[in-house]
Amino acid sequence: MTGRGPRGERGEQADKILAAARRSIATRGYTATSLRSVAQDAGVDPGLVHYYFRTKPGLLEAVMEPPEAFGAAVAAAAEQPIHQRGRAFVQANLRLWEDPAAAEILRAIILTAAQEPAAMKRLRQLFSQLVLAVVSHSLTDDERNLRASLIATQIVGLVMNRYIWQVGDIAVLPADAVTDLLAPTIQRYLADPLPTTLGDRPTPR
Amino acid sequence: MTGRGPRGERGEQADKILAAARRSIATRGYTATSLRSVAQDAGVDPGLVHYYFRTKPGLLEAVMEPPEAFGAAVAAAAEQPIHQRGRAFVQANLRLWEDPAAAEILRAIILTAAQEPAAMKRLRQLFSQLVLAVVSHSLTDDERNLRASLIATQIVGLVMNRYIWQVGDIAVLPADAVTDLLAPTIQRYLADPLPTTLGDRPTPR
DNA sequence: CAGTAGTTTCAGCATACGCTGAAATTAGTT
DNA sequence: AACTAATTTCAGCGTATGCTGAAACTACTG
Repeated sequence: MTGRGPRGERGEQADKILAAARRSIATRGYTATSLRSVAQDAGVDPGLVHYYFRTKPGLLEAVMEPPEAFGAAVAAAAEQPIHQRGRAFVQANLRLWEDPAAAEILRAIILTAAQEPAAMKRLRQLFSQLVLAVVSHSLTDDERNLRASLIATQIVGLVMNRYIWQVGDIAVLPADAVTDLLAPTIQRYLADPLPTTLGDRPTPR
Repeated sequence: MTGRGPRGERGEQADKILAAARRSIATRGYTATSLRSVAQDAGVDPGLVHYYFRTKPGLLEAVMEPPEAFGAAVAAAAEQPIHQRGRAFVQANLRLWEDPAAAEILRAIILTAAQEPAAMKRLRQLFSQLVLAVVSHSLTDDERNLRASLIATQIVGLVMNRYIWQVGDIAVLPADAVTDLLAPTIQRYLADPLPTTLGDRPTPR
């Protein structure tokens, strides 16, 4: 139809490519996503993908780039007074995942993490940014990492079952019910005394 | 070196292929695993892969096939009296994942679940077999699925962080410490009263 | 020892992949 | 209107993929 040369405003094609790539990686996975299919989904010439993102890992990097102030609401939960912080944290995470755009990025990262070091790096970074924050205020230093890890454990399990695999009752319950069910656990991991069975300090790496 | 025709005892080559495929899928992932590379790792002609497993999905199916009495220890935990069943369940799951052979199969399934329906099916089946069992004894019917889902949530989170991603303190703590930390949560999900905030019955699908 | 079923090897087809280089086209500047 | 920089298209390279068909070989049966 139209010939060569630029069209639309600057970065418009790049955005279409990025959106198509995110959708594909978040559903089919990174290795199963071909640049040709991405270009086709975006309605764009395959060469453009290389023009804007150089290589396939370059595309992945862009796909995983969180938008500005990503998860600010989750970080805000960390400011709550400690006795209601657990519940606030669960709520914030649910809201984050209920947003399709954010969920797509997170899904892409999670699906790719086990196979691509770059994705694993992003995942670790998000953990530090989101989970460690909730625990960093008003907690002693030696327990901080352990409590963060415990919280991550419960949140990740929720995410996998509800949003990634969509398995079990937890996947179909309304968000409020999920909050009521999981908030107590998070709160315990956050502030309740930990078992002292195996050495008082949690043997960090 | 050697010519064509059979060698070794029957099924020996098939086993080598299966082992190589399992290792590759459990680390690189299903789509990133090529039949040629599997054959090379197994020290075998690529054609043999098709001879024994027909297609690539066929190979995957075989890779995900759990050995006989897989997770029998986990199912046995379901027989424990209810007040110590939560702890027994955590212990059994840790032991299962501490076994390299079992862990490889489970890892292959988990890494593939989000992308291949066949893997998702296996995952659901393992859930029914392992998680639902622990909850099926001495519990009323309407709470059963919800409690199973909650337990799965916590166990999956543990598995992802400790065995798949190896992230956080939970990944480096000795198994006994992990048991002490998570058993109370599982026990609560198993037998403690659930919050009644949003309708008494958990709105099944 | 002939015959047969099962196993292994090999050559190759059709397709897809990531990526490159250069030409064609556009929009904006002077 | 000439020039320039950025964008889009196109043709194609080298390689890899899943899979097929048939030949070569082994071990066993009669």
